[in-house]
Amino acid sequence: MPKTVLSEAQEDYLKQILLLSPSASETPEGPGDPVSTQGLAERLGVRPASVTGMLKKLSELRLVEYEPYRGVRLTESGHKVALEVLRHHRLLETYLHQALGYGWEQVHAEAERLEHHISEAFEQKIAEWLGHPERDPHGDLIPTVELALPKNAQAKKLLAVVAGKTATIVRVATQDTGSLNLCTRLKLKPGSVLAVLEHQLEGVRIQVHQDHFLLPSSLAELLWVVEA
Amino acid sequence: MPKTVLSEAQEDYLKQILLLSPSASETPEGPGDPVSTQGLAERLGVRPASVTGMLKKLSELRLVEYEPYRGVRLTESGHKVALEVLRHHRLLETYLHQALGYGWEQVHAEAERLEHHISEAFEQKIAEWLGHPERDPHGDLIPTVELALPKNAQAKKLLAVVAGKTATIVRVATQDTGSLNLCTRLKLKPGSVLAVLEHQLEGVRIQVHQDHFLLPSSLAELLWVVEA
DNA sequence: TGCAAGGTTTAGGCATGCCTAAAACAGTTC
DNA sequence: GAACTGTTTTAGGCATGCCTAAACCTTGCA
Ligand SMILES: [Mn+2]
Ligand SMILES: [Mn+2]
Ligand SMILES: [Mn+2]
Ligand SMILES: [Mn+2]
Repeated sequence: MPKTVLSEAQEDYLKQILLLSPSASETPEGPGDPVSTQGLAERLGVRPASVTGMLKKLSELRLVEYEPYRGVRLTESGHKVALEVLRHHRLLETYLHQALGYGWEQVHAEAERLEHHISEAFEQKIAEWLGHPERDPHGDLIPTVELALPKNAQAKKLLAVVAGKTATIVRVATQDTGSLNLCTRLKLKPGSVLAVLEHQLEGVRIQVHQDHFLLPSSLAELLWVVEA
Repeated sequence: MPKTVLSEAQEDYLKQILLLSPSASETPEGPGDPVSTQGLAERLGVRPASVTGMLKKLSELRLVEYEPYRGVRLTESGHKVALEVLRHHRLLETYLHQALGYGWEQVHAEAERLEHHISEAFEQKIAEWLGHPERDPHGDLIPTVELALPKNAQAKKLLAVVAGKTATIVRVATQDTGSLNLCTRLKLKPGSVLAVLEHQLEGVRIQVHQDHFLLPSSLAELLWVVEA
């Protein structure tokens, strides 16, 4: 056990290291690939110099392994903390959506703050109320109570689906309010079934329900699907 | 408008000034009686010197009127902020109790943190879900959306009820887990009807449901009732 | 009126977490 | 292998909010 309680900033750093480290967030085990100071600075909205300072502190707490100029990766205990925060975040998003009627474009901002301030009792209560959900409103996987992050088995990017195939959206990989609102209008959300008609330079022509249209690459990029 | 966003510490100071100022928390209007540095220090769990520092800052923000050696009182805008925080707190307690099944002895600690981190949208959602309740689980009055604190009309302390009378508990004035658990076991909660049998030195002999027993003054002190 | 006691403020410090500017480094390119 | 470029770290600062110790008021009681 490193420390009884970490600051909000420390928790956000750890969570962001997890999210930036593909092999740590996409697969369940292991410390993940090293993450750069600059990458963290951009995601956290602070300057690189501030990141360096925090990494030193987290390193002393044995929550990360930090090699100057080489990047950071989570230690075993840092990984646990990051998953705990991520679980709070995604459970909260799901609860706000299901229990309180928040739109899926609104949940992220509220969860981003609350994730640091709810107790384990609160986590437990909402997880039970929700029936221990697997995914949040955007289709992101929720770490389990045991802090295992299930893997996204057969999910692939929409752009990797060949024309003629049908697929079901499982994940919309953004928190951007504008994009999410657009997706809502186009009926593109987890569970939606679509047919890939044709790939073009500017995007993919698809059919959803009765509509068909050209989905710009910028949006198509965000969609993860499983083929029917 | 003093400032877009206040710190958690600032909000707690303002709320505590409100709660310590009888005429401000028991009656709806006015700035209330001045509150002492030491009183605040005790309630907030900090040293008096720290309080002095914060009062200077709040005074510059025009949230309080602070006269060195004389005490503080809330300004109009400080009063609004304090009521907003108090509304968050009491709505949260009520929601945790009703929607998530928290015991009334557990709600305070959770609400104490969350009150600073929920959005106005969240406040609105839970207020609606609850049907705009008047009181929290302890019987404390919840400030309205317009930030008016209703007054506790005919409520009086149990100790002021003469023997032979019957009364209904409207408020249990503590957040102490032990006392609240004890009250639970004795079936002393808002809504409970009791008969005052006899006043003694060590407390009051009362009857609740089928039981009658001597209620020690320390507990009796906490009970506010309306006579039947 | 004078003083002691208790409450309050000032002075000086510490930790956190952010910033800018400047120095140091790593990886690539000639 | 030296220079360039972009990244990262160091150095120095600022704001917040807490602390202790010491000086300072205010009061109430001789
Ligand atoms: Mn966060
Ligand atoms: Mn999400
Ligand atoms: Mn609080
Ligand atoms: Mn209460």
